[in-house]
Amino acid sequence: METTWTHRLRKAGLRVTRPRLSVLDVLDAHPHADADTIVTGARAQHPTLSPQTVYGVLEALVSVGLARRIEPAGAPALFELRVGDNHHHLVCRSCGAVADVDCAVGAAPCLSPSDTAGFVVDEAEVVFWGLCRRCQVGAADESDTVGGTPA
Amino acid sequence: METTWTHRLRKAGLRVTRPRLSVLDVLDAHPHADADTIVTGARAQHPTLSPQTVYGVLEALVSVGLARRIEPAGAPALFELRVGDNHHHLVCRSCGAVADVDCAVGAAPCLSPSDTAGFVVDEAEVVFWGLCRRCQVGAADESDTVGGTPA
DNA sequence: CCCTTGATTTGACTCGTTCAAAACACGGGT
DNA sequence: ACCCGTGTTTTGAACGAGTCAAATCAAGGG
Repeated sequence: METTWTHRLRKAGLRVTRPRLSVLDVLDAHPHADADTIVTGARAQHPTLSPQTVYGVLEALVSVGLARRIEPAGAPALFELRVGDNHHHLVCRSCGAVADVDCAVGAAPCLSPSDTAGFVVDEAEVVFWGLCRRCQVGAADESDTVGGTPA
Repeated sequence: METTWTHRLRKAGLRVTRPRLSVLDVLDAHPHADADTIVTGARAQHPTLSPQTVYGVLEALVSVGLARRIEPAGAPALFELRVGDNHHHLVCRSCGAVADVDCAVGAAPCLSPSDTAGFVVDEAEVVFWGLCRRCQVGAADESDTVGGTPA
């Protein structure tokens, strides 16, 4: 496993370091993790890891295309390793859980606006908002219980 | 004009106050304004207006459905008065300019994911990313000039 | 094994936004 | 027209997520 990451990092022109391997491992286990989750998780392998380092690692991974950053409105940014395919997300309004959705059309942008207003569009980002299975139960009386652990 | 806002506010069960009318006027002139733009603009009519008050007004307007909040990734939240129709947005990666896009299908959610993963979806949010007309010129050499005035 | 350069660390700091308590004023009732 | 209750505004502090900068450290090519 780590060998794979090592190869991918080097192929991307990045040095292979412990923080990077740790972050990649966490991302592998948590497909939609926020920075805090990654810091906590990566400290299992690298206890002295600082949040700033994680931000640095994530920025490096995103900039070379090994990771993708998604920013659902009103929540901290999430990172995922599934890149290259043009897929979208289902986000739970209640607990923030995220699930992947394959895009009908493979390439980005998968949709075209009816009127581009002079813009040159390179990506269509789609977010489906709703309630995940767990939050549908008792969503009526509990009004909102935002803040659960995004898995 | 103000009479219209007065009626709409009252119909929504909100009291008619100067901060609210000022914010509505700014929103009318700047269809996609962020909180800061609104504070600055509203101070033309109400010089002592504080940012916190504007946040309060915006929250009130959004909660009764008179305004809508949009949060493009990596930028402060924007507010618009165009509500009720299910429309989407074009966002310029360079200057942050936003333009409305009519949705092909009128009602929300206008799209359905291929696999809902158990989610009950109530809205499909679509953001088209690209370059606005102004930023297309010289976008090659200037790399990025983010931070312009979103109109 | 050394050296260069990129990566990590440490710490301070910014921005956008939210929270809380006190002062205020909209507008329904009389 | 006035008063009063409750919704609003105000003031001020605080928060979380993320960024910036300088110094230290280590990956890995030579």
